[in-house]
Amino acid sequence: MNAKKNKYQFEDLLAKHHLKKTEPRLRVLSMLASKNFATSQPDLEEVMIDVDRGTLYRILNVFEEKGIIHKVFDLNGTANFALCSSSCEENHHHDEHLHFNCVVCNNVYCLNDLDLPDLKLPTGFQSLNLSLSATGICPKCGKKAEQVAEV
Amino acid sequence: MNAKKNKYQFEDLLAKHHLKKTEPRLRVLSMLASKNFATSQPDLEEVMIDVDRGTLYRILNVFEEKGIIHKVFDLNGTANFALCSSSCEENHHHDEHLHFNCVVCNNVYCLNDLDLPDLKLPTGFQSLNLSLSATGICPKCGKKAEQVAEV
DNA sequence: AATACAAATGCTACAATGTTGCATATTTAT
DNA sequence: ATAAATATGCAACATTGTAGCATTTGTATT
Repeated sequence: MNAKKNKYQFEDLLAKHHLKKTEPRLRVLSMLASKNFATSQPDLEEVMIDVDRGTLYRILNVFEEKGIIHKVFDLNGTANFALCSSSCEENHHHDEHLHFNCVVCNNVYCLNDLDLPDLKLPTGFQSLNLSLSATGICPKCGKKAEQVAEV
Repeated sequence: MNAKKNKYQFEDLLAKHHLKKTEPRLRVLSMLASKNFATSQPDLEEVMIDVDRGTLYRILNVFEEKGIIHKVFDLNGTANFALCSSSCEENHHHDEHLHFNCVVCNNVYCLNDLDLPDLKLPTGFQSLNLSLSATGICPKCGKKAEQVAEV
């Protein structure tokens, strides 16, 4: 699990991509690793109030360029970020998994290991990347709804 | 084809949804109908310079609520809008088609009539809507690239 | 361990998009 | 023709995205 990645693994990850080991970067990595859904920059800002917004912005950008994280938009069009599986390479992500957008809490969950269909696109369309996204209700919000209904 | 929808059809569409027939609304509808890709508000603003930004914003919002158009985010996270197929109902869209995002021109094409796979989501996730999105190169940009290569 | 260079941060400022309140104007039902 | 309901235009502000530049920090090298 991502949550198991420890400090040393994050340091290695940075080194591997020739990125300097800095506190803000390590914190971003551990934040992202600690959640099972993608995180927006505003969410990160709330926790890392001592880190500049522009810095955060650039950290997320390099991480994405290097293939360390990937970006996905939530239902509000805000960018959310999640750690990539280790198979992602620079400039060539392999994020062909399902993104599940919860309409209640607005979280975006990355559900991996999915068989994507072999699609036939209309003539002329060259596909580089496919991804499935679903909207619905996540387990957490589904539970809450049940509890309310019981009362 | 959507492009064939004429003025009267748009007026009917507004009436059907109890929306007043106004010039800005009719223009938005005809703009959206005239393209085979989704259109962002900024794009609309360029053409409809005499219409207020806030008005445009609200028009797009009611249209979406009423199920007349649907919203899809492009690779920059900007909202783009396209006419819905007639099967869309208020608060329950049926946009289970492929959205193709061109990495060159950034246009989003709605490619309908696609067989979506029967997905098994992890326990607890309740899906309301599924959509596939692909990134790649659209026919228009593919052509351009060839021409450049020839020279 | 000290230094020197490259890279990252913090600050600032601005651009683009999203959003709302309110007065005025327009549409539509009567 | 008029009134009520609704839409528009204007203005202002919130949020997110983005860039330049001076200063600080990390790291390779001596």
